Amino acid sequence: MVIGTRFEPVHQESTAALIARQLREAIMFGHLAPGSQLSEAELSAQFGVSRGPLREAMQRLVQEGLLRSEKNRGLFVKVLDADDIRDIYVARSAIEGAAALLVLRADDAEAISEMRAVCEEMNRAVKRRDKVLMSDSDLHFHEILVRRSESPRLRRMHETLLVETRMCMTALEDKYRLPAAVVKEHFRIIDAIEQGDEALTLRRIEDHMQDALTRLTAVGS
Amino acid sequence: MVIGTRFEPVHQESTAALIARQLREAIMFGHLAPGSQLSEAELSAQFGVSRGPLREAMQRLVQEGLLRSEKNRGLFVKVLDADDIRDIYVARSAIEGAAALLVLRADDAEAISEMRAVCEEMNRAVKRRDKVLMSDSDLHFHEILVRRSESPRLRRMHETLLVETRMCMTALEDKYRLPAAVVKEHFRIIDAIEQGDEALTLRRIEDHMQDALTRLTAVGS
DNA sequence: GATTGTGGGATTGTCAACAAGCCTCACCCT
DNA sequence: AGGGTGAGGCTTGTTGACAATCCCACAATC
Repeated sequence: MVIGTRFEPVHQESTAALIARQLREAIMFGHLAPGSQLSEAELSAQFGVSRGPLREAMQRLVQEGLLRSEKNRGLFVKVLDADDIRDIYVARSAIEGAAALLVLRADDAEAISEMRAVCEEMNRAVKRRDKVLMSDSDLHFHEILVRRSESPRLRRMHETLLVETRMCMTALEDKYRLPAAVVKEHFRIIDAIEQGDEALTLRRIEDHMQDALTRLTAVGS
Repeated sequence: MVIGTRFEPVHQESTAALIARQLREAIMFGHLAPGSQLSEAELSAQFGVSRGPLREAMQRLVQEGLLRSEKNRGLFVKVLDADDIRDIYVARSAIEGAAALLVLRADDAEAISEMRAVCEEMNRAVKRRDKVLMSDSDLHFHEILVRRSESPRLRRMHETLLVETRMCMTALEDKYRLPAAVVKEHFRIIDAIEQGDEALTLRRIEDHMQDALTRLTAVGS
């Protein structure tokens, strides 16, 4: 049999992966509050599975650093203190800086335009004062940047960092606001990539992260 | 009660964490060959536990990217192809570059001297032609560099990358050799950090990674 | 009255058995 | 001969029950 299209192998997701993903979302949006204990009995009942698969899923999140395990006591949602928030942005700088350089060196016009498109979307959100769409497209921009680097490892590491970033934003509720200037910073990062200026790209990403961090910690105090 | 020393909370490791660590080592040194399937029954017998805790440990390694899960088929040790090896070094450049900048900015003389000490150790290994000690202290240098950045997230992400790096080295057995020039490159990275030259530091780390990559892929072909 | 034992209740940790799915290979039909 | 097919065996997936541990409240003691 000769066919034109390639078939991807059927990567059916394991139950643990499925539950882990749902737990991750719940943590991300604060449905599972930071510091709170995860009751195996309760959660397994909610998901309609027994404790076995649930525990497997939770081990994934422990490895990811989203849960903290205390033996014979239970699993707790990680609480992010000021040091953690700083560290998240340090790590994001590292990952996103490297990703940007990869995009830059690949000279991928399509990637550039996709990133611009997301920025335009965020621009519309700003004009409409749609705070939810704003933060969504903010994170989306960073996700696309890393995805376009075509590096599976950068991508995977960044995924967790974005979850933690969202955790911060959720924890601070609407005590902080995303200024319109962020969009401009995104555009300037794209410009730097397009110009092929590596040092400038790195500097702008680092500055962007520093700004975000200042915004978050200023509110927290 | 007032005491002078602070007590760290007792972080007793969970069984899953313990088994995961042992599995990680087994993978690292090729005792579990890349591509091979992990039999739950066999492994649980070896570790003297039932399949429950073992499965939890394996989920951690799946999340870490060291194992590949195929539903209803089993778990397999990830095989690293050429793309993976390239990606490992891309990710390591990102992490170690960022770590080096943190050390640089902290202006931590103690960190510098610890890194130099590890290099001296590697130098001795080179002189003694001790190949095992050479690769050990090679990886040790990079580990210390990241540890000294004081960033838990960089540290955690780097840990997995070093396991994968060791996997590569193990897979290629002694078909490749670690040239003495590597030590010199390490020293030059430290020098750049000490001088406080960020651009130079990044360039030297990236070059060092590129060299290592070339060494590995040249052998593989 | 503060501190130290002690029991109840609840939660996690572990296990062994059961259910479900995949691979192999012999068998049969065309 | 070649390919479908189905039974058997083995592996993973899931479950419910049991054991171990911890927390909390209460009582006993100095």
